[in-house]
Amino acid sequence: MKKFEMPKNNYFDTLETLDCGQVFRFDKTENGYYVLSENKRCEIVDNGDCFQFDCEDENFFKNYFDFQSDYAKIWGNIVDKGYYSTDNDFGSGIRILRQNPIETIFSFVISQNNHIPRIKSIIESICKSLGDDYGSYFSFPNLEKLKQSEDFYKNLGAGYRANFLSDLAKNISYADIDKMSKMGTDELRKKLMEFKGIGRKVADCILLFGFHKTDVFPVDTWIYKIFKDEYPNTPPDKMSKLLVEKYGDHSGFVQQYLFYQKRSEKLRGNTRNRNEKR
DNA sequence: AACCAGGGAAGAT
DNA sequence: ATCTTCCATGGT
Repeated sequence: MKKFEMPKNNYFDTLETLDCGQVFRFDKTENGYYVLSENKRCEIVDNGDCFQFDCEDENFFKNYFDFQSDYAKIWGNIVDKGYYSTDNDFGSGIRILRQNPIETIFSFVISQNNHIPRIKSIIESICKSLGDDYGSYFSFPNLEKLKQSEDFYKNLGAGYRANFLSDLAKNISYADIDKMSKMGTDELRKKLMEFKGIGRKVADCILLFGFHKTDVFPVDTWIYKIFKDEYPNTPPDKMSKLLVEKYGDHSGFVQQYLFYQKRSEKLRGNTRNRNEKR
């Protein structure tokens, strides 16, 4: 098994990156976390001085974790514009992953109106039944394999999303993905939303996580709660547009940062409540 | 316009 | 312990 290491700084953290809602194929291991992408696996171990990445394809995962981008500079620009405070660097270890577009599209159609444990379980079932066996894990299946009936996806527990998934596999091609990769944000969003099951929010997640378009601000329930007082009587789609007008190319980073902060706040709250009961 | 379509975690009582 | 809410989209 090949390994590479990244020195510790404030601009990468495994849990912050994996647990902020952008990826679903990951879990804890004995010493750290593993993440799966396409047909590859990477385990990330915190060994004190640095993070150690165990994987067969170093270049793939350096790109996957967006290590070619300078996050010190990105967060610096965001601080300069007053969108981010250095008082609390909680969340500054988030990186916007560069995920496979097909995998991202299917994952986020499954994610709609759903919660993370079930999203993970549905995606894992798809990989187990259609992907290739790599011993300790299964690959994300290719489009040919994904062409299955609505009933197939129903039986995996996809619920009413089953027909979206079945339709998607039939109607999208790798040629479409090539074309999409060359489009700008607005044109690509429009194209994505032509598929059944992809509305504005899911499209924005795909734009950000599957195509690395950072001028999008996915408004989910957490983001909505954060901004509902600042933007009263504003539906999520409209709120998203206003937020992009404000944050521009930094939107995706600010969105992930605020999402993580809001959820951490909730988790800290739960811990406190548990302690109070004792 | 209001409701429905899985399902199960998480919140509320 | 059990009841209710939540989640994002498209169709009726």
